[in-house]
Amino acid sequence: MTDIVPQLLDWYRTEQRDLPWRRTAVSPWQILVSEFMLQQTPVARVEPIWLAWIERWPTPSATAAASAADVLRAWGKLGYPRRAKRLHECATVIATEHDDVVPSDIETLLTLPGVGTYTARAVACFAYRKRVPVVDTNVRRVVARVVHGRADSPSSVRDLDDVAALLPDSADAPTFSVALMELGATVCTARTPRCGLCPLSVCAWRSRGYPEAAAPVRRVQRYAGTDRQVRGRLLDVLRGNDSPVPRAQLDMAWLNDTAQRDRALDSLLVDGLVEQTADGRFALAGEGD
DNA sequence: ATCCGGTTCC
DNA sequence: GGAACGGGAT
Repeated sequence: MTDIVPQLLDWYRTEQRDLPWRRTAVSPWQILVSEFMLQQTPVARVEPIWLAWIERWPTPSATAAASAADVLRAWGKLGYPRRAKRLHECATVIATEHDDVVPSDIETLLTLPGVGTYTARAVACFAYRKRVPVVDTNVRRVVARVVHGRADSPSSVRDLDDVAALLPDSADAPTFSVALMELGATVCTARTPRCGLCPLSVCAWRSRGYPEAAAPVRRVQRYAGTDRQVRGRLLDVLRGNDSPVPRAQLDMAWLNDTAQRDRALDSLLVDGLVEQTADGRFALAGEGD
């Protein structure tokens, strides 16, 4: 089983994707930005936005100096715009409380807005080369298959221990972690794994004949027709206007269900993504800053 | 346990 | 049409 390390490292050396945030000379802050954008979002959609973003706002203080509205516009249709707001807040905290330097220890990283278990470990590992386990959805699936012989596994803290047990006791640990993610992203995929391309000589899932997932019961999260789609439509209107828009203009973005539209707008106000002016019009939060 | 975007691919 | 995508906050 210890052969996993050289097999995976050799494979990664030749098969890794050339992703811009993996190149040298990318700062910890820029890596942090990539991790925010990559939360629940495919690489292909993040890449162009990340490139433009770090050129425009290369540091935490530069990001903090921008208005929340401009940050939301630059985020565009990447999705989950609360991430953009948290990234802006995160930049402010780092600029004002950490001397414009991204913290390197997990405990401090976890105190930052929008930084959870995965992102804190990813920054410590990929930006600061620390030997800490990093578990995302890809790693969880790879470990479930290779180590436990199951098609997938529910999120659990045990995954961290599983990965910690696999990590090489050397400077290669961060590379091993990114290689594990890469394998899950490109070979050991969720729907149609390409096991013929797998570099690992031993896999418990393969040994057991690729058993199906036990109980898929997981509730499907749809999108069409949900409040999330309505929020997206409303934000899209505000992103396209530099000055506040009247309520009637927002109303046109969703005519099917007025109650749902009101609920969506209210939730955007609660989330601090949208603000109402004194005269009753609406704008992206921080439009005037 | 649910909510939170938007797109692509099977 | 559904599932998947380098999660986080409540």
